[in-house]
Amino acid sequence: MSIHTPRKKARIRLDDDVSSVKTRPANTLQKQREQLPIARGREALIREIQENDTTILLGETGSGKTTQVPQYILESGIAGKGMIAVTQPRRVAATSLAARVAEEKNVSVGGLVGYSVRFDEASSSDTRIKYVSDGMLVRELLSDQLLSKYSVIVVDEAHERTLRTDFLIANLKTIQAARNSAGDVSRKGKGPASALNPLKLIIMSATLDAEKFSKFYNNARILYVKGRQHPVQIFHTSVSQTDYVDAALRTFFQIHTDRPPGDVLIFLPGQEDIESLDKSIKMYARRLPEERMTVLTCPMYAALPPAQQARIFSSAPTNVRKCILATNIAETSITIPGIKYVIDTGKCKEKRYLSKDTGGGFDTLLTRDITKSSAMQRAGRAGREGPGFCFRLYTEDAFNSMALSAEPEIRRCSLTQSVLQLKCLGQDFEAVDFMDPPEIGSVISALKTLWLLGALDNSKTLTTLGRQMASFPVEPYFARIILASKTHGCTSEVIDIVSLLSSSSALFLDISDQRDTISEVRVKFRHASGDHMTMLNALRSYQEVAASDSKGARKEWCRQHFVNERTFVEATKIRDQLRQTCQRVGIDWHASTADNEEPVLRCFVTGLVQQSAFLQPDGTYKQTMGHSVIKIHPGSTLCDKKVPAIIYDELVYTSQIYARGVSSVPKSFFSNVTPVAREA
DNA sequence: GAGCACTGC
Repeated sequence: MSIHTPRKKARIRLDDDVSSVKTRPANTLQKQREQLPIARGREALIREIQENDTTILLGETGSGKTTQVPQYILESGIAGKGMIAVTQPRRVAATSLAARVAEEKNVSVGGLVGYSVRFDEASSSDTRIKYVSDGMLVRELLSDQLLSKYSVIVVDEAHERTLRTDFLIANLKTIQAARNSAGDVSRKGKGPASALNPLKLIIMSATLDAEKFSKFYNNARILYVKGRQHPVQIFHTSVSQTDYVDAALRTFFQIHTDRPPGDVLIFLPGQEDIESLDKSIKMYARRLPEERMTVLTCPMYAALPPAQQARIFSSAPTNVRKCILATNIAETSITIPGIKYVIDTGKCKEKRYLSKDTGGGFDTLLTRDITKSSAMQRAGRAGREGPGFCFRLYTEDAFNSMALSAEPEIRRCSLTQSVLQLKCLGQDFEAVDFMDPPEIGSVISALKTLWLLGALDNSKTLTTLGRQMASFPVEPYFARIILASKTHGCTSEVIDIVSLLSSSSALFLDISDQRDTISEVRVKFRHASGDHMTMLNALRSYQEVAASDSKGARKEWCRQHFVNERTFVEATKIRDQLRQTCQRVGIDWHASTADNEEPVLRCFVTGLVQQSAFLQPDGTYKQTMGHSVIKIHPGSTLCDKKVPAIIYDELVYTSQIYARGVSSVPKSFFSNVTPVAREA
């Protein structure tokens, strides 16, 4: 069985079968461009885009759609004098695509071809093609409601259905209607209607769900372009497996003993399974006969320190078979070269907000079955460089009963920030025409949070505070904490902590077999009040080292203290951004209360008023707003401590409901925060 | 007694 693609849904095919494309060593970039599957459909594609406002383009991996379509649009003059934006869900994709296309055009990045992502931008007045992260385009939308400098917007990877992509897809439909009907109706308050330039949209997606995008955009045309992918032979198990880690172990050694050389990629749901399988493989590999190929295992997940992540890219010596144990990170975010065999457990972890009316009020992070599109994507990872094999640890029936694709984020994430952003655009979330509407309970809970934070008044109208909150590139509750620091005179400390908390990776590394050493060395940062001030202490120590020592010494200090330097680096960039935003909204970010934690914690209570719990007589903690009994996460400095009241950064249900990022605060801090908090 | 993956002027 080979990977199948739902070809029948496509109305127009843009190329011939990939097998007729000869792969020969290309001596120029132009040759390579011409050999891409999409190149054969260039003229048809240009014609379709010219004739239609919106085009849906289905392109498989390797079709070249993301690099070529923007160039075709530019070369054919479709964009007129305007710019072409291409959105990406990931920052690295945006920057590396811009580099690739600039190279093809023989220009330097930031000229004709540029990019714009958070912390990093390369564009100029010459820029015509701009690769942007989807979050960045959402930010641009907040300051230019018609996105008028773009005449073509390409939404790439639309099938991933990130919250920001869905947000854009909904808004772009309205923007397009407004701009493209400009000749007929004059729009109030926006100047002469004829001044609006029309907007063309291209929605690009992998091969599933195209019909849905088409329906949303008034039955827009669907074009299809085949990918360039080597065949992957897929095997299913004959019976379902109860222990997928054990099944993966046995499958790996079957491959290792029976099949020719080639690296193996195993998809597992999380760090815990990866560590356990890593141990087992190493143990059994030692028992192999001497003359066999040896095994090199490489764990791969986002929380792994960068140095260990880098190991997956170095090629193994001959007679060594590399085995990569990865989470979903290897499904979309990184491409690992040299993979010939994929073992797919069929499992992943998914974060999902469990609303109050279903007994929740917190996030869950649980292992679940993957979707069909995920399974196909995983299998495809074996066919990047040559024919490959995919061993699915589930039956064909199980595959057939999988959901087609993941539920969009809008249906399972907190909507607080998006609701606030839409309020800033003068729109109500419940009134927006989304491709998949959110659950009403989720919208109500976001509105309630915004009201508690003071961003909305009793009539759900945006307040001045709310508008200020939206200007900070952090979660609304963090923004509220920063704004509270103006009153308490500790903006400097608060911004430092919030920067660390909003970094993408955790500051304190957790290496399970070194936990004793780690807690010993970490004692020196420990602050009695809990995790927030402890992080600040660690930051202060790092800053001392960074100020006086070399880069090497800094790295060594981080290694010795088991802290993630990448987090400090990212936090510093976020801090600078937050300082700039403070300046704009009239807050002096220099304000400091030195070592006094009381004002700092008061600010945190203001923003984390919903994220608090009181100690019960039986020694457990119970939410102040909500009815769940929660536990302090074992990684917290306050674990096993009994204090009257705590605030926490997040609540996640895994094996239990754990509060992470916890500080102890006096109960008295909760009075005067909000009317609701007083009741609690 | 222990965290899937992303993003933000």
